[in-house]
Amino acid sequence: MASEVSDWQARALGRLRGGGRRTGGARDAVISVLDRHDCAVSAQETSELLGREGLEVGIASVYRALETLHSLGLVRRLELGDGVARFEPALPSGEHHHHVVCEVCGQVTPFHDDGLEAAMLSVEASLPHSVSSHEVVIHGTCAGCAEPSDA
Amino acid sequence: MASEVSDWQARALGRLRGGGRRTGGARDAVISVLDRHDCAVSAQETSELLGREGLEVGIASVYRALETLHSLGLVRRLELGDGVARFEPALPSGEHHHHVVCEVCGQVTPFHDDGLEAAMLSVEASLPHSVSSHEVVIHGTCAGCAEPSDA
DNA sequence: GTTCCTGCAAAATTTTTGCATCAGT
DNA sequence: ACTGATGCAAAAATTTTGCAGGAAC
Repeated sequence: MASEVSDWQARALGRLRGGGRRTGGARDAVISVLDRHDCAVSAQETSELLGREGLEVGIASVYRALETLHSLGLVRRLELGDGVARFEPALPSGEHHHHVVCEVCGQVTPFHDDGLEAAMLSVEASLPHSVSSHEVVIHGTCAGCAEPSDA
Repeated sequence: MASEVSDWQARALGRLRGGGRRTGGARDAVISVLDRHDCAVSAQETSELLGREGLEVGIASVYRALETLHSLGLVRRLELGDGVARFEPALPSGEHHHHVVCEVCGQVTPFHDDGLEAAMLSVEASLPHSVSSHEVVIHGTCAGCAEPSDA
């Protein structure tokens, strides 16, 4: 009873092998991190997280792994407004979420809304483009940061 | 019969003066560029555009002007996926648009959809956040790039 | 053994900051 | 004059690339 997420990891590895690519340490390690943090992880964070578990992976390899995964459609690439690219697994079902970013503490919160997705589909159908993906970012202040700071 | 856009320029200058700020050459020049290109202009592009019209403005001043305008809520700051921050006037009415980016040629096309905005409002109301803005980016291939390249 | 992957270091970009100088009020 | 704005240059941060060595197949 593998969860959809670990399915993702298996699928990613399979797609790599199928493409004649090798699945060395660094690439597997990056996949593993994305698998565990399915929401908006940056390259630097990935490298840092791996370092914490003793897996020192060169930052260049992290960027290359993420680029490869993205070119294969295995990860989504996002920019949430702070000049850093973030990545998260792209599920084969197409299921995905969007993000709310707190302008005060930087906290990133995922959300999903069927009505929003329906509206997006409608808009996308009206465009002359062939649409491959979309992303929505909401900026605001999270509940914690909005509280009066009269501690 | 000023258009809403030139209204923006006047308002921006007014807000700066009102805030005890001075409206020197660089800042005015940046406002002027945003006023004319009301859709997604980067700092580098702004500097380049000004250079073409003989107004050499230091890139640092462009960044500082954009930061100031953003902190005053006079411009929207966007990241469309290529690692570059782009800016556009924020109209007092709150009226705004979103963007479609062609993954082949990089072309940025603005769009607006009332249904989408309604769906966004609905989502935003359901969040525990105090929402200040949102942005939607659609990635795909534009009509021109999708055509068979059998010239 | 061949080919691809990895890591280090250097480079390229974008953005920020320090500081002396200049301009607006 | 005073204070903030500007420009240059240096720094910081993120991302890309070159190249030699190592690992997977």
